[in-house]
Amino acid sequence: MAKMDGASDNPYLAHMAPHMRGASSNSNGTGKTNGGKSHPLEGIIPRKVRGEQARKLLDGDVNPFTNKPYSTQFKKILEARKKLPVYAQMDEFFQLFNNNQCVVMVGETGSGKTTQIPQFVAYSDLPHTKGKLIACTQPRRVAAMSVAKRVADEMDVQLGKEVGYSIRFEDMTEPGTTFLKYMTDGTPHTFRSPNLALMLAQRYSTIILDEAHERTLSTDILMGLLKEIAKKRKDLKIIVMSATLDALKFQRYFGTVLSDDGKLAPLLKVPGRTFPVETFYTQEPEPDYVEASIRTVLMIHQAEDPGDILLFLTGEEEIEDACRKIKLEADDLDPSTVGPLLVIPLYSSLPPAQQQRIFQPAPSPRTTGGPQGRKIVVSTNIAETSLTIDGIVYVVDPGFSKQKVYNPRIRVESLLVSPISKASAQQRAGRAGRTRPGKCFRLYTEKDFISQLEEQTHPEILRSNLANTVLQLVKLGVTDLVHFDYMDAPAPESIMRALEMLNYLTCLDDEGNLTPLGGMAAEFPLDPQLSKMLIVSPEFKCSNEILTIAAMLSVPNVYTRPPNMRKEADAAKALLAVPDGDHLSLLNVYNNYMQSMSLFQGRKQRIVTLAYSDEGDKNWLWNNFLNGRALAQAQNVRTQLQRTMERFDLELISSTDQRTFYVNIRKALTCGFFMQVAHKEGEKNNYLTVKDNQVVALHPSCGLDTQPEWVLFNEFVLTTRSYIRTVTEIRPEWLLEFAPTYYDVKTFPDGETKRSLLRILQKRQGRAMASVENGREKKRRRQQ
DNA sequence: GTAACATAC
Repeated sequence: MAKMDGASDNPYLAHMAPHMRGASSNSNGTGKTNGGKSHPLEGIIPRKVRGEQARKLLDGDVNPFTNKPYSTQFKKILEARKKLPVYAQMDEFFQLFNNNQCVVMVGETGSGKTTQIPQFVAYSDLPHTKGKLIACTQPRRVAAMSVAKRVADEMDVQLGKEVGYSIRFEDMTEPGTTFLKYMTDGTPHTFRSPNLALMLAQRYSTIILDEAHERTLSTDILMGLLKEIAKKRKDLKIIVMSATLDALKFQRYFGTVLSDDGKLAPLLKVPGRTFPVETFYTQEPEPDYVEASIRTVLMIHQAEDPGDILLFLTGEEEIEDACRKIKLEADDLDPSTVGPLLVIPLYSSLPPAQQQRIFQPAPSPRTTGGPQGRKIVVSTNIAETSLTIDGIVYVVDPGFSKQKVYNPRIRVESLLVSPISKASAQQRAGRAGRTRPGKCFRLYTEKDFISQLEEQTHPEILRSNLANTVLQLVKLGVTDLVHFDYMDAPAPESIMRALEMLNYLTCLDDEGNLTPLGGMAAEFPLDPQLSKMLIVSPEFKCSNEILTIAAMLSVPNVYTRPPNMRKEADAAKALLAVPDGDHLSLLNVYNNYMQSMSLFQGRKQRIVTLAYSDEGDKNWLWNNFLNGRALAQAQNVRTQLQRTMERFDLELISSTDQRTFYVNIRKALTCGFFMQVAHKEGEKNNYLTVKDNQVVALHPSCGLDTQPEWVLFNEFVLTTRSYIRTVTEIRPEWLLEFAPTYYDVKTFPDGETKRSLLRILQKRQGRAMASVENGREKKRRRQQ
């Protein structure tokens, strides 16, 4: 609190009228504090003139945040900022912001809302907040980081001081100094505490939710929580920012914060700054959208003016395949009339260096004065929101994307190629008009666009397994999950399934209350099954190993399988495999990776001239067909999980007994994954999942050398058929021992699974009888 | 006998 100790330390007060400084010293405990309700300055600078104050501060000569004169750079950037559409509406913004607790704001691409609105709030709040923060949430890490950097520059302060960001693994803020914080919308994890409402109101003056139209699971939950808190804490301001015209839904939702009479939250609408895009539709529906895409792209290349093309497809394989075909077809074109073509794939699993290729310029003409070259980017949805490619003039939109769907009946999440929404189609088209007027070719009919496409993509909360979300909410004290104020309520069955699972895992008791174990599980950034196995792992003397396995299951696939080297890759994988289970193989891979790292570190010190990456020994990784980025990530996640374990005093321990080493790990796995178990039925690769009775097969990537009768699995994948992936053999006795409620045989339908369980029970009883007999026998002998 | 749309803690 040193900052507040004297008027001269307060950067704002130093430039303020003397009577205001007087008020400040009052606030330091020497005088009255305005009835003890709000900050004393609240009464001195009324909300309604804070806009004027902000403008004065911006146009002044001294930076009120650092007390230093503004740099020339600041003035230069300020001139550019003043040209942003949002800047012209500053007064309107303050008008709404000062008079309302919640404001909805719609600003399309190029409006400047993400950088400017939080600054408007900062300049207006500065004298009032007394250590309180302004938070601005983003759905993506890169956005949180880059916007924070930009805003720090604009405000003439150092990133990580007055303006900072907070994302997983990286907190670039300075407590006590930072007052504007950009964060990922999963990071409000830091908001989460049993007395969330209190904490939020104490630490934050304003919360700004950006990109709310994307309706990510965490944005939706955060909106529900904020709404609840805002009803109780009138001093907390909320701004919801969206890029679509779907503002009415947000206005209605937040309108009820103030009253229940159907009032709408006020709306600030800021135009975007984009160029017009002309849209074309096909006359007839296209039977094969990939083929049609390729045809369209080549047509554009031959017939349209220079300008790069962006084609949206659904996944890695489809994209690589299309790229190959486009290149082949382009080779057949007449080089004297058609320019060279640069075809670049784009999807998230590409290494960053390869992703950077999208920024390469289009190729130059083959001969001076010859036909111009063109760049074409073939991308997943990643180019719809996350990555912006300048210079795109043509967009080809077949109208599909892969979307997550959740079936609560069989508790399975899967990816399905589905038609996109109108909003998504609009967003895609907009990508053609960022630098100049563009064209968008939709590979479906206008009639289908109007009548078949949904207005908005279904929010993620309706398409997800909610086990983790429900656990988080219960931890926050939300008791009635069905009637929680969701913007779109998930199916009651999804919530029931989540509650049921948490109860079986003993994260919740039979009344739905959080258990001590559940309280701990909620603190891990993991699904509850994984948290549970981590928490119980010390009992099986294998917490070090389970930590590794949990981390490995939380990162992308570490195995690589280049199309032309499949055999070699499979052989390499087999060398590091453990026959009892894929989970154990993952542990083995990680341990070998760590060993190679330490050898490598030693070597690196001697050979300093070679360029090495942080991911480790490129040679070792390549020879073993492993993904260094994924492994490095696993190491990072493992450290984070270990810290959480230590916070709860969960012992970090490994067994030294070779005979029970793997058995204990498998037992701990069973404690978390007993609901993801399959029983072999018949001779072939034919399994039936327990209770849900889904017919599945071991995935071909499975490293088991046999087909055991009982297995647990990490994932259910639905492709050409239903597979279970990442599989480990278990003993049915463990199921009966560690999950007796779930494996209550009475609840099982007749079938092989039940008969097998019954056999175990009989054997067990027999053994119990025998051991009783045995005990009596021993006793007799001792007595003799 | 085979796949990872994106994002996040």
